[in-house]
Amino acid sequence: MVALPSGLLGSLDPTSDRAVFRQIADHLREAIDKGRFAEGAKLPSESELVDHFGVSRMTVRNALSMLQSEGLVSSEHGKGVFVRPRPPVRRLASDRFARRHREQGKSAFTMEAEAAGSRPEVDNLEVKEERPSADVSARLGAPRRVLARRRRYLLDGRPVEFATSYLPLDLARDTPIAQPNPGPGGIYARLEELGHKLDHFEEEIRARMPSPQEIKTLRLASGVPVIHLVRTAYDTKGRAVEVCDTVMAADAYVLSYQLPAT
Amino acid sequence: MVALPSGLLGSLDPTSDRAVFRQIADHLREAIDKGRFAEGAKLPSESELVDHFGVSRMTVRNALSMLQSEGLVSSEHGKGVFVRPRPPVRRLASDRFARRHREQGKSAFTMEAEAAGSRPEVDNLEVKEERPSADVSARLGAPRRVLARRRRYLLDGRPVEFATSYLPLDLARDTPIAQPNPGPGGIYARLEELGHKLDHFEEEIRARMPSPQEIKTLRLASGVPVIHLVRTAYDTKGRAVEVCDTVMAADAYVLSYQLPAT
DNA sequence: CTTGCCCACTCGTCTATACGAGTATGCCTC
DNA sequence: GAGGCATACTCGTATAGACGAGTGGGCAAG
Repeated sequence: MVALPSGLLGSLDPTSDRAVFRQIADHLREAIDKGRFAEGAKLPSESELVDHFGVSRMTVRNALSMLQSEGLVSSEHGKGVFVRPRPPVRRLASDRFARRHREQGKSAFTMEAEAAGSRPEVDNLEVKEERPSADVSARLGAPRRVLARRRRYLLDGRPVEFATSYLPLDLARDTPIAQPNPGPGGIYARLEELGHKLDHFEEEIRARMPSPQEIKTLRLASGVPVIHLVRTAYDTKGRAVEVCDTVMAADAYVLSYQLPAT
Repeated sequence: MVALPSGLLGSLDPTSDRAVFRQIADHLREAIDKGRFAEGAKLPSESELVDHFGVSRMTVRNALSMLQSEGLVSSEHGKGVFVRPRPPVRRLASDRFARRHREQGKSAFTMEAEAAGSRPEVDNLEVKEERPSADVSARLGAPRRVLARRRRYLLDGRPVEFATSYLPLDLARDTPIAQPNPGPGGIYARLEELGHKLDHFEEEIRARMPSPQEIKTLRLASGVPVIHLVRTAYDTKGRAVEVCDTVMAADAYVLSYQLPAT
């Protein structure tokens, strides 16, 4: 075991009343912020840190778990602890539902991803009828049953979001919307063909920590929150024709909106 | 020490290959989800859990720290571990910058909070000139110096967001905008009086875990992400006249937007 | 040269123990 | 009754040790 280069990490201040594991986390955090550990670089191993700071292993692990829950580092069993690389983000523009984007053969997600140089995938197709949850029911005007379309989106093999669209069953039954692949332009194009000309969308955004199920589905590293977006689509008659419930890996997205000043 | 009511929490499955602390976390999570512990209720103490599950204290603490980083519970030194109450959320409507909301004496934040029955406070006023960061500089068209207005917003004594507005100095110097209190309608009303009629705003939204500094300023419980919102205001000539950088406690906000379908 | 095994190193899990520090309660003193 | 103190509980911090499991490299056998 070779000692760490001195100066790479500072040393503890025994007079400080800040807990030792917090001091260690501070030193590591500072070193990362200052670029002394690059993105993707391996931190000193736990036992190296034990030697360097002269503390027990649990104390080091405590410090590392702080950084992990901050989303700064992630550990890999058998390999080490690494500075978490910031993945490329997908920008959702405020005009992403403009009608002109629907006049293409491919889905908006696929088109946009390819334009950005990524390899898009859509999987986990599930289309079924079900009873709406209280929230969905309220948004859609209390239909007895809804069509639910679930899918998961991946970029370069990495899952970045999963979404469920809910449509009133009376509106979607026996239409291409109830097919696994609704065709070019997606369900919004089909809705308009069915006479539901779209007027506007409402989006509600929350951020929170993922549930264990969401961690699994999106393969989230610890310390990565999710963005929870619920979109309601209204037709020109003012009827809510679709609710789309989306959970996104927060480190993969920047949402962008335009607001009028009037 | 009285034993826990049986049935409140299950027991471990020794044949499972799921780690013990994960099983304990699962049991507690399930009990919380099912409402067996109400919001704000105290969980069994660490030593009660040690007795109940027959494991060491560190294992119990490990389980509890999982729940904490999920944002489900929060611990209070000397008191216990409690189910995190969901605080009332502040909804930001998509028309919140409509001109008609500016024609009042009070700030938008104050008005809206009082309407919702909360007690609003604004503090930490700091107004100073500084050199813009690279990001702010790019958004504002590379001004040499900017006016920065920092403030923190509280609801019922709880900090919920802090924000910094940046304005090109040539535009804001020696105007009411450079005063600690810019007057009724806020800086947007002043900008319009100065001939910068506002046209639209652009908002960029990210979610991430807070830095230690942000945890302190917003008094965040662990397991609460922040929403990072950067708004750029444009006048009718297409000039960016303000950048507002806002960090919000994610558990206190729902953002709401309208998108046109055209 | 290739294959396969072993070993060293990594993090993951768990135990047992100790002391410190914050909180609440009840009792005792004044 | 009011104030203060002792105490028993809470979680926070830290140590030392043990074993398990994933990873990768080097060495030995074929």
